[in-house]
Amino acid sequence: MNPPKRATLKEVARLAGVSYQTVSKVLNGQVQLPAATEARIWEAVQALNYIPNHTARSLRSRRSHTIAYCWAPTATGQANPILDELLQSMVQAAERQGYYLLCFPNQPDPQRLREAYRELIDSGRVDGFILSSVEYEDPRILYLMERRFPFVAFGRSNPEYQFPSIDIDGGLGMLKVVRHLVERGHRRIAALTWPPESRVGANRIAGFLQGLIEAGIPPVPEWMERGEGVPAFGYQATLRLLALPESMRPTAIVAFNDAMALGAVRAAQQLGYRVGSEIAITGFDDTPLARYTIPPLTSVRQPIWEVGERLVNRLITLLDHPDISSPYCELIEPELIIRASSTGEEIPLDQDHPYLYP
Amino acid sequence: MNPPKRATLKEVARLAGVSYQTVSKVLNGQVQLPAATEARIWEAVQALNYIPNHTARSLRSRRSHTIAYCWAPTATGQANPILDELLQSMVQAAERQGYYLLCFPNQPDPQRLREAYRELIDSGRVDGFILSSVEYEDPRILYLMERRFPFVAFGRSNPEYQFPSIDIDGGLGMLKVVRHLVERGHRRIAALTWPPESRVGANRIAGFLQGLIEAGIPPVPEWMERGEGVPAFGYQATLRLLALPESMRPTAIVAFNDAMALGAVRAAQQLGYRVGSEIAITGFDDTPLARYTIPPLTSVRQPIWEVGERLVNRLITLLDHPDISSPYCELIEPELIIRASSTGEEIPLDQDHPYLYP
DNA sequence: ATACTCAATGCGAACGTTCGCACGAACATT
DNA sequence: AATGTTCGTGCGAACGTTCGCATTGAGTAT
Repeated sequence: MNPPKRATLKEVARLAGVSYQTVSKVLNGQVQLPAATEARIWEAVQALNYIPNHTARSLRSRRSHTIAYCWAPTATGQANPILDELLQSMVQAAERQGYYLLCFPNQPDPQRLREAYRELIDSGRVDGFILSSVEYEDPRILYLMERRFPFVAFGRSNPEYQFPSIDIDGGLGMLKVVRHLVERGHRRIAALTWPPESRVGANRIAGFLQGLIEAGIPPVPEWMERGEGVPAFGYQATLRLLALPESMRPTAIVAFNDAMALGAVRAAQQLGYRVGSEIAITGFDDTPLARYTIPPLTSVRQPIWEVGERLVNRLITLLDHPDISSPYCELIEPELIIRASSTGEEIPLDQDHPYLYP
Repeated sequence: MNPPKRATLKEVARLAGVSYQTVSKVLNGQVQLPAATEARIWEAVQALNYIPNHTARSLRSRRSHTIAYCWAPTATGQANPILDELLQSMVQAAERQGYYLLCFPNQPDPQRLREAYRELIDSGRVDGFILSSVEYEDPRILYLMERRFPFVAFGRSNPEYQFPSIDIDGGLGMLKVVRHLVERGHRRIAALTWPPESRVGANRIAGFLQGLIEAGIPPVPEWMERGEGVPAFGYQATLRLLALPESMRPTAIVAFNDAMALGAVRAAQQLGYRVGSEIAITGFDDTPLARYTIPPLTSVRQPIWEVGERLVNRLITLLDHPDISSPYCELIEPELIIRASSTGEEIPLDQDHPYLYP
């Protein structure tokens, strides 16, 4: 159709010989009409190629069918391995229910951040929010709770805050890693982790310690290296760990993400270790590249696709039933992907753990 | 404010003692009022914390101030190094001009794809589109041109299509790579590239060949390996290349992305080559991890941040001036990042090429 | 027959803006 | 003094829906 004129309800109604309000009701399934009438209406809709005007619809119904999402940008020079998958799964899940995702920019300044959220809410542009990279004392959570505006978070925050969230059980992931290493005979296990402010880090550390305790291994403070989650830190920390006197030297290094693990691998190799057999190194995230590194990296895969779907579905449920409150955290179990960096046993590339999601 | 009641134009107007239409005009800068009146209006706006209702605004003005964007999902198991940066830069650039980005799901089926675009357009939800991963005969381009609906593409398509686009000059990137290798004395240069259908591949191949011609090196068909852009292909192809008889064996391998380059590095190392000194291997994309691989990878960095900003700004210009047609392709020059994989000369990590963008 | 329900449709009024024009007053121009 | 011109403001209408009730006519129980 070249003419930019779009059909409206009224034109459909005229063609079908009913009032336009009736057409509206039929399209929204709010009324049951005799088959003949309804058929006429649908024919008219087809004939005119009618598509409801979304703006008018949301003006009147006060529902924008739009979900706001914003994520912290990855520090330059770092890859965000889960962003694409999370975004795709959310966008798809949303579309299946007639929603779209609206992206807005991250705002480091707390003052402006509030303003950004306020504007999005009060302009009526969105029905709810999805938050990611949630931390302690998260101002976004406080603001949305104060405004009683619907949202679902990816990640937990302070335990005393009550809000709907989905999270990956990072502690369980670490526990699986430690169990795996213990099973292979390791007793001196070091960790490359984040500073204690990090909420994600705290959960993972808890799981890590639980794993040690299960195995009756007392934690050693010298074996907890804390820093930024980049290869350079993993590299430096590993040089330090492997410079300890022989009796105090760890035989396994558990990195809290793949980037640190890669740095650790580099350091160990540089010092002449055969990674996998002489020292075990593990990561976390199962970055797509993890299977291709040398040696391939044992890591923990997060079911991101599922997280995205659940976030969206939970939010939409919340929007449809504002009365039902469900301020609990759904935990999802991650998967341990064992490769040569912790075992020394190489698996052929084409037999590496396949990805299950589309 | 606990009561979900938001202030409207009328309430602001009552407080300021003018008609609500006047307030509207002031807010939109469509009229110049005496300072006193205008001040009263702004005070009222402040006092009531007024934020215009976006839906009502776009219903009347027929402008949604929303840009639709959709991207091809990364094949599972592959990282999309540029997604985060592109998205962030577009979202930020859009917000600066009062626009937001609406994400919608990729649709492989061409029938449904048309339908998805049609619905987005005819429901009045968006003002324009940004396309990425553009290919030859791209159905999205054809449809949007047919509908005369505003869009800007990241990437070129058939030369006979006339539409506004931004692209990175991949050919120039390859040319820089080849010049660099030739300068270092290489004459036998192989390429790991995509199948000929790939539009991006074609541009890069052109640059690659131009580089050879410049140096007076005749292209050798056996040195062009075509396959999927994953490490596994780079690995296999490199095994083949290095199994050629000595006189026919390349001394440099130019991979058309970093993933293939990593596979190539692995293969070469496995065959006992010292990558960098005995064989040069280069990538393309400058994946964040490229500086951390062993050896660090020479690659071509794409100015993605700039691309995102230009895409958005160009589209908004188009929306504001529908009369001015500008169906040309803006080319942006990529940057060659030289590291040890092509020179054998390691640079310290902290002196590696910094990222310039926020 | 009368009142009573129910299904099928219609109608007027919002929703909160922007648009286009009109109006009155002040001021400059003939 | 009559006539334009500009400025500041107001007014009614429209944008395309959904909402809530009102209305009609047919069927059913009293």
